[in-house]
Amino acid sequence: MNVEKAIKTSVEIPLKKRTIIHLSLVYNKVNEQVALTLKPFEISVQQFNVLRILRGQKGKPANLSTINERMVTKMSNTTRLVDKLISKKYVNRTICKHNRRKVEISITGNGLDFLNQIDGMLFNKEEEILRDFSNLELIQFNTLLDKF
Amino acid sequence: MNVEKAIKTSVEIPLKKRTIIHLSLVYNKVNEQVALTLKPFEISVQQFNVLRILRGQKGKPANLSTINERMVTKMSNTTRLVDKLISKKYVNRTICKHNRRKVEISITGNGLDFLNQIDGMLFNKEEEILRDFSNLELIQFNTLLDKF
DNA sequence: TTACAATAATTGTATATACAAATGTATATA
DNA sequence: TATATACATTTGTATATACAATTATTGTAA
Repeated sequence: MNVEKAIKTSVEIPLKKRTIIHLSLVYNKVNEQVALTLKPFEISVQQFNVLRILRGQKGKPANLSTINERMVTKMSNTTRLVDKLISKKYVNRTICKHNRRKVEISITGNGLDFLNQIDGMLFNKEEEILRDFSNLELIQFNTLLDKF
Repeated sequence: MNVEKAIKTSVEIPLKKRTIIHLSLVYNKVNEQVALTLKPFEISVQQFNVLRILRGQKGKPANLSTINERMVTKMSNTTRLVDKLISKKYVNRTICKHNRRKVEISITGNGLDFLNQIDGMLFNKEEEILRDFSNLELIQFNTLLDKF
């Protein structure tokens, strides 16, 4: 993913500006590939991430605010995201009986099966996206990302 | 930007999956900061990028398809993005007289002044975003991004 | 115990984006 | 010169997202 080629420019971009643009280009490319992998399953990356969070709860239901905290891309409207997942029968929503302001969201058996179906495809896609990285390079890359 | 802290998990994430998540987290953080910098100017990152592309044309107008090619985040609807910029008087749109299918979009003096106003603020923000990187690390990071 | 503030989620609304279909123009071919 | 095909952009429509306002509930201090 060469910056100058990607945005078709011949002018020299200052290193810091170039870095920000480079990051955006790479993210967009990766995100597009992930989204395309999920597309046949008719689910968005956001919805998929919520399902993964709920699976991580190991049966324990999660509040909306908990989901929000754990989301990779924070969204301003998790309610409607959960609505979508409910209509697909992947999650349940009930009112928390200890604090009726809260809701408890949990993944259904249906939702778990669905995730299991996707796991393999996504694993392969992630391997493909990162095929040119050695293990050491991945560690280096993560170390540099920590600096943000 | 620590992954586990950011998504509040204690479970170990496989390195490749962690890398993809890490990239997304960092991009979202950077994008949010850039968007916040542009917000007082009432312009989106996308609109700003189109203006920058047009400035790069050095007076020569650009077609819609040229803009699309050079955009960092490809959009499915550049027409409406340009509509916004026209209504703000930052760009002009005329029909290309050699090929009437094409349109020619150019930045106005108004648009150039506006960009100049933003440049400094954005420069400072980019410096801030990357303050923990040495020059060598920036080069390393860009080299790793090239592997995607 | 009442009044007020804080919390958790939902709803309304405006805007943004994705995707497909449509429009208008130019080019190629029979 | 008709007709088909390709090209460049625009429009329609459904969905997604951002942000503010609202609703409902709980905690707390007077």
